[in-house]
Amino acid sequence: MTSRIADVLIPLALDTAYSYAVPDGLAVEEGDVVQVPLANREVAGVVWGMRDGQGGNLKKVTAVIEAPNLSPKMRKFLDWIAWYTLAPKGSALAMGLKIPDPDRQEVARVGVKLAGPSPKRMTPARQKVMEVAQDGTVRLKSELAHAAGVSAGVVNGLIDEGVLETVTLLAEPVAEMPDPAFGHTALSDGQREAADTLVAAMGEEHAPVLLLEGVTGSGKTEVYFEAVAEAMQQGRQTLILMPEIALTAQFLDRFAARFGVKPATWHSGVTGRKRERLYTAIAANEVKVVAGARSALFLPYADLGLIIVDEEHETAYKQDDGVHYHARDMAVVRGKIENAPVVLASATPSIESRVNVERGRYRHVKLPERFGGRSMPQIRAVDLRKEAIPKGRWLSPTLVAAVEDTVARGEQALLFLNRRGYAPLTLCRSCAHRYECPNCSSWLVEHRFRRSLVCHHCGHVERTPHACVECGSVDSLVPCGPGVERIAEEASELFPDKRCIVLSSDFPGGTERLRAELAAIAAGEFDIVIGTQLVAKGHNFPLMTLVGVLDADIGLTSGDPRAAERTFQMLQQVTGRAGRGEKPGRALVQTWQPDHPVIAALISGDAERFYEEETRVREMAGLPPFGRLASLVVSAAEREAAETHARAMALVAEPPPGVTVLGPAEAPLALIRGRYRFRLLVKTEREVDLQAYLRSWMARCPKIRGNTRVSIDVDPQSFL
DNA sequence: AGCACGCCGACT
DNA sequence: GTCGGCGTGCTC
Repeated sequence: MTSRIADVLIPLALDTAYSYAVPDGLAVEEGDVVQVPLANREVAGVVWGMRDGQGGNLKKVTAVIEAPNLSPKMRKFLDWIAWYTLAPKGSALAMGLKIPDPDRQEVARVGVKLAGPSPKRMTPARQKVMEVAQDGTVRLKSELAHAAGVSAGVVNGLIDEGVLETVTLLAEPVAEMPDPAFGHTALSDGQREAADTLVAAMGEEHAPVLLLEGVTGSGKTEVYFEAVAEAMQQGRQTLILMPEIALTAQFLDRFAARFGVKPATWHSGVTGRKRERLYTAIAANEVKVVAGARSALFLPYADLGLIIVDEEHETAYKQDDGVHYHARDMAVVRGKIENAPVVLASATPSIESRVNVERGRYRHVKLPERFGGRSMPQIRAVDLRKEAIPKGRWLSPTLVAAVEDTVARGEQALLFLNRRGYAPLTLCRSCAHRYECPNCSSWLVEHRFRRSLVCHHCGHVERTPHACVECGSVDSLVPCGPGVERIAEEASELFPDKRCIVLSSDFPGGTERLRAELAAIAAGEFDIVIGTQLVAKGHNFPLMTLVGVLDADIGLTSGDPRAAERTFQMLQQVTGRAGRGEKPGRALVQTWQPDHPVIAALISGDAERFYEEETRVREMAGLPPFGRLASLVVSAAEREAAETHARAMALVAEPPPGVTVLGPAEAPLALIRGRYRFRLLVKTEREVDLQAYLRSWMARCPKIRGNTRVSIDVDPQSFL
């Protein structure tokens, strides 16, 4: 006897869907979320396929869960991701499936309003509440208490006495409907033309990918907002992807200025009931625009009509644990599957996107100038071979004079050094002991504010010792080299009456305080900002007219094949912070190698030439974009680290046909969250077969298979 | 992700 | 002896 069988994919690290018999009378369709027995428990999964067959010895589907059905397009997308990243299908599903928690209580929103009678006993606190409530409108309990400046207890007391009455409120809408016609911003001719190109792309039969390139301050956001408006007019949904850090109040305000309301936002901080409601509302096409971090790519959009990837070159789009993926590239794939145009926006596009433009896969839309006639900052090198800096100082006389000048005019200066902490290396003066990380043999960085030594590689932290741990000498530790904290010390010595602030990712007080301080900087409450990468992105400081780069050469000598590109992008972004307000900006770049291609391109502003040359250099080195590159990340428990490492190295020595291992020959081990990791770079000749090659390769070494994770690092070729 | 199973060292 | 630590493997 045949029966209906459902192949159910369970959101665990399982690569195949499991088969369950469908009981008579239970309506089950492909894409449905169902509850099934697994081992000795019940789990949720998604019906990946339906078929007829002998289901007698199979376990049965328990129930259909009330959750949005996963569309065929969504399932195809998740299948593709699993194949492409070599991750188990179930792991891919886990990224795109949110099961409503049946235990979660709907939090009733209780409103209160004035009922009539005056309180029997009047107190000052009650008086304040009465004054606020006088207008008779309904307010949330907490809002009323807050507006009156009293605690909730006072309001509760008045409710008990019958002075205030409670009203049950409808749930707050998850997101408000943006209005495409709300506020038209005046666009420049260049912006208008670019916006028209994007809008025209929305009507094409085969949705294209467009690279929107425009210097910092050229108004890219306003340009792609026009495409967002078009999608809304067509009744379709838009996803705006951004690096987590860029989901700022500033961006949301700009969106609100154009569309009347803020967009729905999705990131790791959106949790609980809010997350569930947003998820279902997106699946029901009730939310038209989502601005989100990379995880927003896996939401079940009912009718996705446009994807924007803001700051497409950002490395934050790479997910480096679990399923390894690059959200920008996956966005291109999702756009292809949904037939939605994808706009990649950046002031400094990645090499792979440039190559895709060159090869005709992506279209190039360029915004040549800054908006409102503002000019790009003037950039000058300070040649450290010619200009002496006093011992123990890091700011050159030229830069010091420029800062002095700038702050004297009431403008702001940014001192950029991409190195957290006080000093990158600590030595003992007596015995020359170097403080190294016990786990991964990198130097421990002194953090003076926190009074500790920190490993920036694995996160190991120890108290800064008073006496040398090696020879016992007291007060013998010498900090070597500068970090931002040390620069802050120097700045406050040089400019004692100026207000300085240090910004780095280990900013005390977390994101909340960081946001507040960024706003304070924009409002002019500081004169000198000392910061790492963090300040290079996303924030607009209208009063900032000088950017000093303290050591432009950091990163240029590392072994990373993308070091030059990354450094160039970072320096271009950070120098672009200058002169975004009324007054023109300038940048001074301290360097030991003013003739290095990265520095020369930065000074001359000739990005095109730099990228051409960089592409050629890579081609000669056999690196992408002209091959397919994968980065094998292998992780193992401590006990097996040595053996796993040895086996992986044996694989490296004997790659299958078509695969080239670029190295390193001896991959260094790093301890991250209790597991040893190392990375290998692998390239294949052919365009499509990388996954097949790697799977067969790993299969030859079963011992490390379970511990091996493979991420595809760069791939400019295979999507279209 | 859970959970069982099996292998090792330290105890009521 | 056996309790419990973790590392490994399985779940239709």
